[in-house]
Amino acid sequence: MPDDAAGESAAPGRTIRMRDVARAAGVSTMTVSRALSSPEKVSEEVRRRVEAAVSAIGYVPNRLAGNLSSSRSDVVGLIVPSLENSLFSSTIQGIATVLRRNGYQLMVADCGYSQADEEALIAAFLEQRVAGLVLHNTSHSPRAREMIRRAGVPVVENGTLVDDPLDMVVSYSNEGAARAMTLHLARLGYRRLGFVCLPTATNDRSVARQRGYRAALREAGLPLDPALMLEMPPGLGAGAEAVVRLAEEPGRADAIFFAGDVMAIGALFECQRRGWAVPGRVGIAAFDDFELLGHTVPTVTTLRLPRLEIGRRSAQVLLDRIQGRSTGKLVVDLKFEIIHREST
Amino acid sequence: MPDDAAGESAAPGRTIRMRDVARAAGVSTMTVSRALSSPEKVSEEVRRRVEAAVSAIGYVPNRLAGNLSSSRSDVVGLIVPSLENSLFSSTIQGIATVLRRNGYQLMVADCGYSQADEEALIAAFLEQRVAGLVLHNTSHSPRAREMIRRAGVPVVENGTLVDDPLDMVVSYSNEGAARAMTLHLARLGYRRLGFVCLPTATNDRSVARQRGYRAALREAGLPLDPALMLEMPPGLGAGAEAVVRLAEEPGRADAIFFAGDVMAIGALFECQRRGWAVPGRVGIAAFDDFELLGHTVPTVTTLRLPRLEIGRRSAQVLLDRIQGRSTGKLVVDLKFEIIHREST
DNA sequence: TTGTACGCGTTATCAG
DNA sequence: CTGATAACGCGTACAA
Repeated sequence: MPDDAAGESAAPGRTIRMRDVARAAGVSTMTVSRALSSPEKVSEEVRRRVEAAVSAIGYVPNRLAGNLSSSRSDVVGLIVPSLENSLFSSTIQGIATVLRRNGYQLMVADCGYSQADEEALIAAFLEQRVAGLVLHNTSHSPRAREMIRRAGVPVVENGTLVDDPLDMVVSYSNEGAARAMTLHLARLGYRRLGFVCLPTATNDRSVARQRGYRAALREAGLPLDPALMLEMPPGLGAGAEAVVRLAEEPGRADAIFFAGDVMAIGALFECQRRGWAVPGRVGIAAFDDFELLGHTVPTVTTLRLPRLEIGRRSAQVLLDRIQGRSTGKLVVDLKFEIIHREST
Repeated sequence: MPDDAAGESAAPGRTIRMRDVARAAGVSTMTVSRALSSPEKVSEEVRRRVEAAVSAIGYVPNRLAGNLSSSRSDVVGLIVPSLENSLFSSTIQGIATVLRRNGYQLMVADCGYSQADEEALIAAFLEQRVAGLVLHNTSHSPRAREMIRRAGVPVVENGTLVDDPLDMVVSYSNEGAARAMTLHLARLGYRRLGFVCLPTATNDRSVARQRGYRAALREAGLPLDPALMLEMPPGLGAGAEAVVRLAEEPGRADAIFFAGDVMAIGALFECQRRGWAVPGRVGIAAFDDFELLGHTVPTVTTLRLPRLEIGRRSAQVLLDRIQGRSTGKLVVDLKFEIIHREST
């Protein structure tokens, strides 16, 4: 077969189908299909002819057709509250990497902390016939739960460990982490522990963290002072405002645990600006393992959370189910770790 | 038609097809199809019957089948160098939002700054028959270019303004931005301007920024001192190292322009650690508009880049092409802006 | 090892 | 406005 097609310049006009490859290789489409998806079931000779034909005519398989025909799917859907929040980035990265290594693709969307939007997105993904779903949120509208149940798709939730998971869960304990950090601060001798978190109304994680803080105070025998607790919107500015509100008057908080987003960083900068010694005047602890927190002056005590690993494991357990290597509900509790640094 | 199906709890067993809806509504599948995708072409009466049937039996359309049948696609593919880098997050957000508002879904992948990986991902996306592609990188393997050309899919590149775009470009001028900032520093009276960027070998943007720096020095009549130029890997640590190498001995750089990633922040923290006054001992300028840079002490001079807008516009021009509202190559040059702050 | 017949679930086309 | 019929491009199931 003369093959000057290497650098060929066919017009983007007509779609090339499997039958074109079949014709060029002198076999049936079925043989082409096999040569491409299970080369071992085809003779050496034929395999080479098919490969040659494929690259000669520049054939690109149509997975839509393949998936429709086999009633399978090689796409997984992911819904996070926000694509802009860098905290979710490592999880996304972990998921994408593991999926791709296994020949799956990832579809992403953000639901902006809204259950209604999440429901719409779940519907959209089910219409795409995703093989599985990863949801960051752990509370869902009844209709969403119902759609998922009826579709029978495997689901992984990974925002926090939940009591009644839809299906599988891969996460860490937000409550446990908040409790551990609070106890850590108490053990360091702080007595008036401020606590700042994101709005609990729309955020399961915040609720759990607040619960952990409260539990730790009880265990440590410290009083719960509502004046020391704040809910703030995300952002650096909120952190700055919070530290002022909680630590301006002498005799208020002697340390503040910022249980969300980048608030601790905003607070630290505000202290620098005002010349407040950290931890001299007020100790600061954060919740997330931004690389940044290890470089600031002073470096900031925080929790190391398994964000990347959550992504990887989520993808893995999902694939295990999709490919039939596992069944039934599953809860994977990944570890967190306290990183003690200069700010406390 | 008796309809007690509202809260029904069918087993996730059998797939519900359009014909099931058709039967329940007493019409043909074609009418169901029309009632769902162009309701105006169907009688009021029939439309309601179909809608009722759909929600009664819990029908979820199969887009794979629809796309296959109509030879269309409602999925767009996006390839970024890294999903973990928060700089890309706003762009992703912008793309996703505009796409979703128009009924399209987004598939994402990261190619880790490798052309070979990008090529593989492009192939994978073409197999999924994406309706369009958004690529952050602007240099591609010959095979990648060829595949794209033959597939005839619309493509938007958005890493930097390119000379010979594959198709459409939505970006800002990395060269122009670097030039503008360098001139800005010269105008402020700095004379020994250090320049730090990411490795130029694998990064188009870095090359362009370096070009801008050089051009600005010429224009300002300042000598180009190779000892003041550094290429560093991404990260806070690299910034810290760079500032020490360029500004430790008195008489070296009097200001440093960090043209990439978070290096400027790492440098600033290192200065704090060493007690170096910024800008007293050394001025610092950054390239990206991390919110953080407006909150540090001192706040950091930087460029405001239209990351979110790049995402939105990329999606828009792509949709315009996909839906036939435009043809031909297109270059959209979005503006950047210098934010002068305390660090210079 | 290879091929044939049929179906995957939808939409385009054209007739009524 | 509605319906019958034929694709869309491929994989499953079986037969050769």
